[in-house]
Amino acid sequence: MILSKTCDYAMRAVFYIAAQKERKFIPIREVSEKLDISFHFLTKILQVLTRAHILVSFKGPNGGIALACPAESISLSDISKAIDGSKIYEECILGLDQCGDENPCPLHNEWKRIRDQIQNLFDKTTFAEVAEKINCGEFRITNLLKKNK
Amino acid sequence: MILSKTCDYAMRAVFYIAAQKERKFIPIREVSEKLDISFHFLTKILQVLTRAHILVSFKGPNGGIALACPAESISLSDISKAIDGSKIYEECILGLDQCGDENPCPLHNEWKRIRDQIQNLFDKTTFAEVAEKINCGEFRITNLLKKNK
DNA sequence: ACATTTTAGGATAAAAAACTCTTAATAGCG
DNA sequence: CGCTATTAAGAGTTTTTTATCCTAAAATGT
Ligand code: FES
Ligand code: FES
Repeated sequence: MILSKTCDYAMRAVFYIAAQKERKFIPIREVSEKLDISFHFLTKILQVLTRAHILVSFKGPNGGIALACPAESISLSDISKAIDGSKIYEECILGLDQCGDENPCPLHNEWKRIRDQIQNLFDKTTFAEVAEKINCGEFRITNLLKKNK
Repeated sequence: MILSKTCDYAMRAVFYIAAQKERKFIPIREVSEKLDISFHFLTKILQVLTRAHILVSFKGPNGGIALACPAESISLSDISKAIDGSKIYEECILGLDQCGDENPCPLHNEWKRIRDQIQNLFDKTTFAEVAEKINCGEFRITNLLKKNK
């Protein structure tokens, strides 16, 4: 697994929030129910994103969480770095220290190319794009499958 | 981390064994010392590969482990599948069940392309190739770095 | 002021992964 | 045979990840 489960939950939660364009604050409870993620656990995860100023939160009735900036300016890598750190973009595939061109392992060149594509995908994909995909109805962010016609 | 630590150890151990072309059985103790991996832990990991018929083992003096088939016919994915299973080649990047074209998540198409490259790399790379790379001295399979000139 | 809704945060538990230790089994050798 | 080198097996421990629970704090409406 390239992203931790925690990070997967965070991504999906932010996808959900980003897809609610018009609305202001979305309660975490709603997100947790819609995405079938433990409410308490999700709360903890989203606190991290709030502290990282990716989300803003608001307590009390009509409160909830919302994106701190326009969805166009938040990329997937912002979330992945806030939760899992940058190591996936830097690590040796064999788990060796100090991955780099000076001290390559036998898979370094090949792995670097793939890793760069992952980084590129995460850097360039914004939550605005993902929100659009979700709202068009062709893509899922839960385990529910499309009904058969 | 795309491979578990256990799988990283297994890969490096098999790299080491494959690089000892002429020799027959290599003691696990030697591998563990050269690669700086706990002997007992490595023993356990290599037992799995022995049971999977990727390695053969021989007890007693002059015993050790050796490749069960020529290094040309063992690919990296053989090891990765024996240790971690096939899930990395099938899993949704968001951790959703049933990753597939019928029920894509918003990253499915992009992720599938990258995942296929990983699979292709692991499928096509044999231990013979890696052994050659190691023996030419330009690539490392331990944390030791090249000395500065 | 009070009740309600909601996030914040600490404390703890359960599960999985990583690692250690002990004992057995096997083979070769003197 | 009895000693040693070596893998096999499995129980046991530690660490990390994932998940739950409980109480507090903040905001809002009445
Ligand atoms: S050193 Fe192994 S991937 Fe860079
Ligand atoms: S469904 Fe998410 S990657 Fe395939």
